[in-house]
Amino acid sequence: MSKIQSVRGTKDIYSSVMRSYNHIINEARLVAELFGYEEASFPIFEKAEVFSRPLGVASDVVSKETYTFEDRGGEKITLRPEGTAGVIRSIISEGKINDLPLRLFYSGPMFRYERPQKGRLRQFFQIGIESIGNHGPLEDAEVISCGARLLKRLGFQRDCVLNINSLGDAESRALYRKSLVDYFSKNLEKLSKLSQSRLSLNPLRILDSKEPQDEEVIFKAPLFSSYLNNLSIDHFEKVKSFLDSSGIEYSHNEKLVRGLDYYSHTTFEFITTRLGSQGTVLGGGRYDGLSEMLGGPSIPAVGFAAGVDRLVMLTANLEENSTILSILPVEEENFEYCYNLLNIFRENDIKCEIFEGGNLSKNLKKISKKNRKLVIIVGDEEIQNKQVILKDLSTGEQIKIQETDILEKINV
RNA sequence: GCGGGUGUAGCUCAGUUGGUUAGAGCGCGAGAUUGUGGCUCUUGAGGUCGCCGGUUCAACUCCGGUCACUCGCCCCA
Repeated sequence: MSKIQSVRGTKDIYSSVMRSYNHIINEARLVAELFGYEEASFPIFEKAEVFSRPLGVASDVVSKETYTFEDRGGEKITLRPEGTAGVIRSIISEGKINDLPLRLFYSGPMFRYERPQKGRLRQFFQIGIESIGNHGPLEDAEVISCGARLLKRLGFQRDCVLNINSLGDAESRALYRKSLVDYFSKNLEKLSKLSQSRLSLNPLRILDSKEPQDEEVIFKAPLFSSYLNNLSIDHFEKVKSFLDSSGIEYSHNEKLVRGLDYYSHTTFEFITTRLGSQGTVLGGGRYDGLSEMLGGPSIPAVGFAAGVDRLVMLTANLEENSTILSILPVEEENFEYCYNLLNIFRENDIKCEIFEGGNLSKNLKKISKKNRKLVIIVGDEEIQNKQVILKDLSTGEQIKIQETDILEKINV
């Protein structure tokens, strides 16, 4: 009988790591608000079709990475592998199309049945923003600069580089796709096995191949930029000029393509080298085609998602001194007095805790291990003199304060 | 789903060519300290050596399988 353990690819989060998660989510919320986003929350599971329709049944995400099951009513349910499809489903089913444009921020767990790796879990946390209802290039740039602002605020701007690309509109993409398929078909035998199989499924992905064998063929492949129509070129140029005037550095990476069909125009990724092969820390793009794939009207939208777990790995753990005030009776008989004190503190919004049992020495030891900073000690002598001892564990200093002065002397 | 590495105490790790009672440091408990944590000293608890099977007189050690972690591939956050 082995010890019970957590499900593969999930993890438990405590104390300082938990603080890092909260810190990142809180900063993200703040930055999103700075850009006019409102927080919203969406179900972590949806009807399976919400993901299978837009992502395509053949896509990796749906065909092998999805947690799908039938519930007791026979409904096919999928645990969300990403946030965007659910948000658009909500816009359609809640009738929010009448309230557009909307800028929404959300955070929460996502689920993907993948082989776990550093920075890749089966349950992982994302924060994301979706700007829905704006078709102009300004919004693409706004979303990117929101991401840049967040990374800067978290102190990662030196660790991350921004890659951007344009996939053009549907017309440009169809044209390019055709020429790419033609080109790769002619050079089929030079391609790696992997890329050969990608040719029919997702030819754009070949550009992103890491097989050394493909390098030469890819190098000579037709460039997306020469197939963009005027509309698409104009859109992309404007995005870049907005980024320029916001002082955001980027490199145009023509090989940056997305696996999913509903993307159009701008795609981008902030990548770090500090996390090995799972280096994408924040990524997104425009997905004008998604709503129609879900049976809704045509709605333009842009957004990004960032992996909180990956951001946490870039963060030094936040070791804070606890602001919780500990109250310790010296003897059992002093407990009642301390308990009254505790209730008074809580009435006054002072975070506090009390210990019963054990001796003073042991309780002090436990408290100091938890990084508590302040402790109140009360024994017979103090009660007699209408005083309490206030001890600062970080300096070891302690003072006596009068019962009547306690509330004003304590600022936690 | 595919390839490489790893798995010994709560944590980090030793453990000889297979040889009988499996170790260390840190952490944890008790005490030195019957009104004061951190430092020090004494002392104690804690392991079916990831799990299952095989080889052997004998397996933590060798072999096979399996599970988990990890590094790549795929894909993405």
